[in-house]
Amino acid sequence: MIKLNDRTYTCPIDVTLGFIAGKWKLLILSHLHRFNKKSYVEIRNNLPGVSEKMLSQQLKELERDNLIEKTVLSLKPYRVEYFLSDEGKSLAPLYEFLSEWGINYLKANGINYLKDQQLYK
Amino acid sequence: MIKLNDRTYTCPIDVTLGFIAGKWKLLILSHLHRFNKKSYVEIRNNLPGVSEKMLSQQLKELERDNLIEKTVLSLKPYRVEYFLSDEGKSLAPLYEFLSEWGINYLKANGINYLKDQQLYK
DNA sequence: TCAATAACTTACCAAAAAGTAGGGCTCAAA
DNA sequence: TTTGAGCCCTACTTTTTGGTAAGTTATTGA
Repeated sequence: MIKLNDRTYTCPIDVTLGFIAGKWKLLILSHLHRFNKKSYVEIRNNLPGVSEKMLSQQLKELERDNLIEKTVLSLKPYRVEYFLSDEGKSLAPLYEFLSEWGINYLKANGINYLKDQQLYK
Repeated sequence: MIKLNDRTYTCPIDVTLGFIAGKWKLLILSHLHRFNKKSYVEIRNNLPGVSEKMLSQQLKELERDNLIEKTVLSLKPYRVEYFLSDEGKSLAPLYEFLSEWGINYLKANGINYLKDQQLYK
């Protein structure tokens, strides 16, 4: 068993999963991976069904875990821009793989999803 | 939005996650990836903290989703052997990546985890 | 001056996931 | 003949996660 920051893990995979578990996290991360910088509202518009609560909660956790960062563009009014940190970028192969595998699975089931089609609509 | 088997997905990543979400699934899969074939009890012994209920439930879902298969070695007494299906093997890069990333993270935090050390103890 | 937009919070509630604690069957070994 | 191992299943409860609905501050545009 591995102990780190008051938590216990059975193996390294468990450790990694601790960062990306959560219904919207990988969706947010891969979105930022694909589009680089995005405002709060832009992210929201690309996650159909996400609530304000969930979005800000998950963004907050991702920030806390250093997978994303934000630039405050202006304080009054408050405007921000989210983007992947180096740590978040280091998970890029994961975003790519999960996406590719999903596309292949869909193809095998008769759905042709183009990688760069307008997403999340 | 993507519709498949009565479910709705926002993107291919969402589709992939549908197969591997669950507290123990990736742990089971990566264990089988590493050790090839394993009995029920061997898997259980390598997932500290898993309950019988959770284990058989997740095994059942993984079977249903064609990520793992089992050979019935004998009926009386009932003995089985679980292993990755081709579909399950196609996720191998995922198991490897999640593990590597976790090991690196641990290393960056002062914990040296050897890839082949006796796991899950 | 009123509505709309952006970027959030908060309190409360529902649903989903996971844990607890048992039971059941078969066989082999003690 | 009792115990233990192996491979599960079920009812029930708890915990975790996610959803609803509303409110906040600030600014711009009609």
